[in-house]
Amino acid sequence: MKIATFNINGIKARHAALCDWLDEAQPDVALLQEIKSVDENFPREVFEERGYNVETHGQKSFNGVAILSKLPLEDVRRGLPGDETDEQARWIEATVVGEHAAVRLCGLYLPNGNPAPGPKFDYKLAWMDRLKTRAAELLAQEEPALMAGDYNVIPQDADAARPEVWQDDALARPESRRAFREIVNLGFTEAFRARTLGPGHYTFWDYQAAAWDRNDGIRIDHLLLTPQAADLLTDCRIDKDIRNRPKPSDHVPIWVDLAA
DNA sequence: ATGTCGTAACGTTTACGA
Repeated sequence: MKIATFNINGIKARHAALCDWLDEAQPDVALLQEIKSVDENFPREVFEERGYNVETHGQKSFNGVAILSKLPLEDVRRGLPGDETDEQARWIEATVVGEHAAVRLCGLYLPNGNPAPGPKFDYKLAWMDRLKTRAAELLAQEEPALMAGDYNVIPQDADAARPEVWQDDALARPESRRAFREIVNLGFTEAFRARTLGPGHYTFWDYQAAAWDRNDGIRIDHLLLTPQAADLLTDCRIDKDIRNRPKPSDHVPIWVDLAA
């Protein structure tokens, strides 16, 4: 079961490029972030034509997450628990039943948090605290599950081409890295690092200052697996090449293959 | 040159978020 996560930076501007990638990568599941669309305006038909079931959790202009799945999506839940006043659309989960195992899928768009310090950084850390609570619940189920998406966290200096410029940024500050580590250390496997070590692997290149041409990237899109999901892991890769295409997102997809 | 995008709106340009 091939499960991808992809921050598409706006479905309205990206649906053609997204379809091209879906057609060739053929993921069974695609967890999307930054659809920047309300549910009613999401072009679900173009994905349904390709055999995908579609569940969205959108809002106007900003944020928004979605799940595309060739298998039926069961028990869909929208919104990260823990704060009834939070109106930002950043979390969606659902279950798919594979041939060998059922997998709980959680798609997330973690707050950017800049400028830091400040209220946006406080919101990021509070959101990560709620994420930790949900993460612990998932682990307690002792079943295959994953939390995947744009974490807006550079876990280590090796995950940035120029770590020194990110030192005081909300994506790399010690508080963000610590909160990320605390979640992983509850018992998750970070899928990419389970298979690939060393520097030079990125999922995001800023549109500005020719970052892509200079390979000035950062690794901020992650898939965290419960032990029962990690036992099924057979592959994890970054589809870097599509950043070269016309009208690319500033992120590229990263995916796992699970024997589920 | 605070360098690029995507989105929305009191829109042919500006503001915001990233």
